[in-house]
Amino acid sequence: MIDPVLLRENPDALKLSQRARGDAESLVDDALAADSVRRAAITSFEALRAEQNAFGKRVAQAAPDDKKALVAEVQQLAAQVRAAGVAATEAEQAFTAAATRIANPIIPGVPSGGEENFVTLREVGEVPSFDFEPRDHLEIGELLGAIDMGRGAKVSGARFYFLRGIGARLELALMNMALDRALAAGFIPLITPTLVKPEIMAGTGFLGEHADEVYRLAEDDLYLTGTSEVALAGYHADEILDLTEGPIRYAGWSTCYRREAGSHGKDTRGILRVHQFNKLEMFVYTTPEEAEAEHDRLVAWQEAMLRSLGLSYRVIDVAAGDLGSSAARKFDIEAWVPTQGAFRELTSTSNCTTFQARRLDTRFRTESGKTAPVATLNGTLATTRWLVAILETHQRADGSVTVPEALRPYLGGLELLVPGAV
RNA sequence: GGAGACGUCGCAUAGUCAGGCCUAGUGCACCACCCUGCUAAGGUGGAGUCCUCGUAAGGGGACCGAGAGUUCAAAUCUCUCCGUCUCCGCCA
Repeated sequence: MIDPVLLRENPDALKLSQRARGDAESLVDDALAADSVRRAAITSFEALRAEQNAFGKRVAQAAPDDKKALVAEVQQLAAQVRAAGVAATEAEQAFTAAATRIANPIIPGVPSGGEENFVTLREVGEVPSFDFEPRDHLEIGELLGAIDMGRGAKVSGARFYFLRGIGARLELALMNMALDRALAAGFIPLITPTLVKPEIMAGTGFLGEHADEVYRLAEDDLYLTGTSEVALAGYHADEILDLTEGPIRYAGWSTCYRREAGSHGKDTRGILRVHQFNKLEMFVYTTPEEAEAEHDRLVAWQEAMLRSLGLSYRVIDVAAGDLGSSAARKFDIEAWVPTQGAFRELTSTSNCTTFQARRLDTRFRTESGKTAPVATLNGTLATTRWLVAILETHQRADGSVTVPEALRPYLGGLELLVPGAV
């Protein structure tokens, strides 16, 4: 939800953002109109209600003989109050509907345009080269007995898989390494529910343009989350947080579920694009003033992970049109996948400023003692998908894979993954 | 799954049976000031959230788990839902 004060006082700023995103500027004018209708409706309801309240006191104090006449007199007023109340509620809903259609205003500097208009901020690490024909992650995974797509399909269908043996261990090692780093940085670990209520799903913005990406359990009116961000954002819904000690940082560990509707035929091989995976997600509640600096910190933690794993990557500033409605800025880190000859997204970190918090009603107390919406940020610290880049980058001619040093402590010191081993 | 009890301003509670004197009382905690040289001291006052009118001072409205209803009037009556607790049943 956008800031209604910003809407009223600086609608042009919102229009500028809408243009950069490729969204309709007219939505801003619609919301402005709905806002003035809403406020007029509230004012007239309140005036009538005040009148009725005053009358009610007279009725209460009146002599029994006079009550009948007085009650008869207010009946018409009561009907007016009722009608005005309905009108106010409707105007309120109309405004919310109009305001909800406007996306979070982008942060100045975010590139305009669509998906292809991203800006590369930096490329880090040397793109790996091989003196043999590199195998793709699935081929390696099968040689190692680590990834089993066939049985995944047998049990659950396309885009499902088993991680077996060293594959299962590798994922746990990666998650634990990420968790240790998060702990060192002061994050509170949180294992989150993966089924959430509709209002939480809606509050985090995933029922908007991504609605068809989400699994829904109609029988129970619950949604399977595609990221623990949903539960982490909902965690402090309707609360007033104490941010005087600094940002509140959570590391959420959960399985993630995605329908991948509309991506048929895309990335069908291996575990690059799957219906279910695990993820360690960073989620931060902080003040609006601190949000941009925190965003940079989240990227720094992500980059440190990727560097430790010996991956080659680039950091991109995602273009406005590709942001999603809640994010005011998003940095993606894409790792080099040798057999694709391309950078593929491994992490994503969004600064949602106060947009998400306003919908979920999460606030903090400012120095003046007033309450104000917090800023929320989120970013990936590790996911199953990273195995793709790790396996491919560190493979050797014989099909074995060198374990990055930083990961070895989490695999009992194992240095090399060898085909045929269990 | 069945039966019952409960959900009140940060915490703890009163108020609900008999709707209007509840702009929700009290205790603790909190903030300011006063008093007092000390370890659960006393006094006075203040204090919630959201919306709205107003340049401001200052008004008005809403909120007693959520929603709907009855009524001139709902914390209080009715219904639905959610949550918590107790007992029974079932259970990987």
